[in-house]
Amino acid sequence: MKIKEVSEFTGISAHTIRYYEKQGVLELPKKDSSGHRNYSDTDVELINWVACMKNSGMSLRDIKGYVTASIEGRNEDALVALRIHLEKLEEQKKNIDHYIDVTEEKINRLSN
Amino acid sequence: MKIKEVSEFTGISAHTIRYYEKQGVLELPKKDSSGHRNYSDTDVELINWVACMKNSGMSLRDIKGYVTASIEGRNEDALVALRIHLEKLEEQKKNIDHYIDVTEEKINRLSN
DNA sequence: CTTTGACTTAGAGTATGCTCTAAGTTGCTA
DNA sequence: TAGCAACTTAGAGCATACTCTAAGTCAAAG
Repeated sequence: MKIKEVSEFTGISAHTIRYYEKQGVLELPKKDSSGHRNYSDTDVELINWVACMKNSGMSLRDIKGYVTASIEGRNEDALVALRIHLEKLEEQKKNIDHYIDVTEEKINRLSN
Repeated sequence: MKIKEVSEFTGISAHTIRYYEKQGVLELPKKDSSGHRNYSDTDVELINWVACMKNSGMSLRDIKGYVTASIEGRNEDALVALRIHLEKLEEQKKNIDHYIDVTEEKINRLSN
């Protein structure tokens, strides 16, 4: 896949994919004969998962940690990164539930 | 209350409170004889609610919209801002639930 | 009366995460 | 083979939300 196709498939712009590669969040894929990026299915799968982590609020720093651990075969480290993120998500959920309550209360108070 | 007390009470730094005032998110409070900010109980209550909205992910732009409507007595507009925010919170909650599922799945797949 | 510390302002600097530009190369299509 | 779209790079610019600095004022404590 070329970068534009990956961009369409994953919802991350080509600019942003290159930016992630520059930041070390993603590895540079193989290049074709004319020097253009050529992404394998495995590459695309990883980028898709990166998109998911990004959308769920994981910082690029943490995503980079996860990706690097994955690539280097440090599965336990990759798992730890995911578990930490899961905890953060659950914390976020608790907070949001709280803020929903508080906001509803405020709305009710103002409605009367 | 002086700015430092407000800062301690609301958890927003004095720097940030001044920044909010500069940005028009908050109104400048009355100043005492030596030109120092002097916050009334009503001011502090509002700043506390701003802190709550900020922590729940509302943008400064939207908080400003809410605060301005409140101050100008446009109660219906203030309510609309809160209702929109509530919808966003509920959307966020849905997303987070989804990402919790996906992340748990990924963890389980990697654990085997 | 001087020192200490909190206050004031304008404005610069930082962190995160993009987003775009410029200048140039390459590859398909008519 | 000319033209156009997509690719390449380095690097600049932008949005959000702070966070800090410099230079100065002011008031209470020792």
